[in-house]
Amino acid sequence: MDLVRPGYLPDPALDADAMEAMQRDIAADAVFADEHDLTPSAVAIDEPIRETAPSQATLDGGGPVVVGIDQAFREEEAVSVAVAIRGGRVIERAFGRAPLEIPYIPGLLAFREGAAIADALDSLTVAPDLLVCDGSGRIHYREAGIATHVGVLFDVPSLGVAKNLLCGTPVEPVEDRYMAAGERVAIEANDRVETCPNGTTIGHFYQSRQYENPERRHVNPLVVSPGHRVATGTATDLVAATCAGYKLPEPTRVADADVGERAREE
DNA sequence: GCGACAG
DNA sequence: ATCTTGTCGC
Repeated sequence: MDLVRPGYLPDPALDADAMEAMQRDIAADAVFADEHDLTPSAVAIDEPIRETAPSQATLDGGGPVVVGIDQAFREEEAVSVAVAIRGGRVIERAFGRAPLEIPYIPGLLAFREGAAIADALDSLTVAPDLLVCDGSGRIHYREAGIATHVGVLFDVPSLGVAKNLLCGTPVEPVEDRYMAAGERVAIEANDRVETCPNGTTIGHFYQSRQYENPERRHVNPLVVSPGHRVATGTATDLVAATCAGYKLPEPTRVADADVGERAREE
């Protein structure tokens, strides 16, 4: 697919100030509202995907293409995989790679892993209708997490699914309170989000899976946030639709497994 | 100086 | 993210 904003290619050689300046520009270009033709039912995946190898199904029709993206790391490079899914089946898989030049710095994740993602998406032939990224989107100090960065870079609808909260505050404490499967709690901007007023809804905690007995064992909720061209509530609706019994939505779960074994070989 | 901290 | 086996719970 094509880079719509080449100037936003994440360059690890930039200094921190330039990276932050770019993120402010990206946030200004990002659209945190629905600008797509997706519906939860059109992207729904109800069976766990077992066959991760791309297979051209006989009748996968012309439904929307959801692409799951994830990274893994080796000594000196980041490996990325983009798994394209349509009708609950993998139709294409693209790999990418990039040298690891900077350490992980909270808030600047895209400059460490973004080049590998761009490399993977560059070789993807199908046109994605939605990118599901590993990490945050609008839940970010400058509202420009990796999901937003990648979405704006290619001008494609995107959202982020993270396992931990980077910044922002849930409207009601999620700790120690039992969240049943399907529940969501809005996350609002706080002082650590410097580009929008406190209280702005920037994402959700979403409980994709939960155990019966809250006393002994519990699953942590996912942290979902819009990346680009998707509204907050819609982002969570779409993630909910692509979950098939596991904690992670199928696109990221499959990408996770794929990139793991790819990084381990050669 | 102290806390906060996606992957 | 990554280094790693068994183990507790449903």
